[in-house]
Amino acid sequence: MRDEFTIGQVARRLGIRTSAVRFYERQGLVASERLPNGYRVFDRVAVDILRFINRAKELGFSIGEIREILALRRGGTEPCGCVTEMIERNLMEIDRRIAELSGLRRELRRLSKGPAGRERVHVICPIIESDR
Amino acid sequence: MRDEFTIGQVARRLGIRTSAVRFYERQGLVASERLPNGYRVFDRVAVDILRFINRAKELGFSIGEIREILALRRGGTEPCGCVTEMIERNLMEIDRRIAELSGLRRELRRLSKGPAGRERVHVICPIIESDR
DNA sequence: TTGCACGTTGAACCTCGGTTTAAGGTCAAG
DNA sequence: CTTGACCTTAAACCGAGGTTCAACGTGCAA
Repeated sequence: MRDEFTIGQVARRLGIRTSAVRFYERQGLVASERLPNGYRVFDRVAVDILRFINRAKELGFSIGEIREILALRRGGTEPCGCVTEMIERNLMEIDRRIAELSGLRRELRRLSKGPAGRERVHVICPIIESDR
Repeated sequence: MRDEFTIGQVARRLGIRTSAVRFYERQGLVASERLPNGYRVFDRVAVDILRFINRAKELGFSIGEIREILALRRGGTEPCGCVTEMIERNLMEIDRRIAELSGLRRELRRLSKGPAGRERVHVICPIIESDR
């Protein structure tokens, strides 16, 4: 197992596009060396970082948050404190969105059961304009 | 109560921006007449349609869906059949998103309780890379 | 040598639902 | 006559996370 990879090898390995890898590099999340011909070379650390980026994205972290975490790590700090804070923030946001969607869901469910009220003054569509 | 309104009057009345009203017009959702000086005039029907757009947006309908509903109505069809179908589609989508968010929530909650597994081989951050 | 897969770049494009900006025309009041 | 509130338009912009494109260089095999 070598520890130098081209961008295509890295991308295939991690199941992402080369364009995404270049994008993460432009965003300052990951770095690469260059071969004499200009091609990027990624070492094991870079591959680990890319894997980490993937996992963090799955968990709903934004590019900005990931950058923060990686910056801490580069500074030698274990990023855990910052990460638990981010997780709490993200959890609150998720709860807010779930609540919003649930409200919407209730409302749509009620509407799809058919117009129940009388005296509706619908102009366009009796379902959507049925009484709140 | 007159039944001719300028764009500013309509917007104030409905609590939206004039730019939104122009946007809906460009999108073919609502129509207006013009005064000799080029100003738009909206009648009661137009105001009803704009009110309808607002309500449908609250319910999560997209511009495209709203356009479809309004097109049916212009064709003389009561849009209810189409609308209940859209509602069912939207409900399924909402359920999918709620499920997704709930999974994420569970995962984040577990992570924020602190790393529980032993033998973790974290490289970047022990929390995010803790065992799935 | 020609073909093919791979690599490079900057810049433009995508979604979505509007908002903002620039550069102007209209109209009543003071 | 000027001020201010209102109206018009086309076109650019927003955020997020990339993707796509055009035009080009590289490296290996038949």
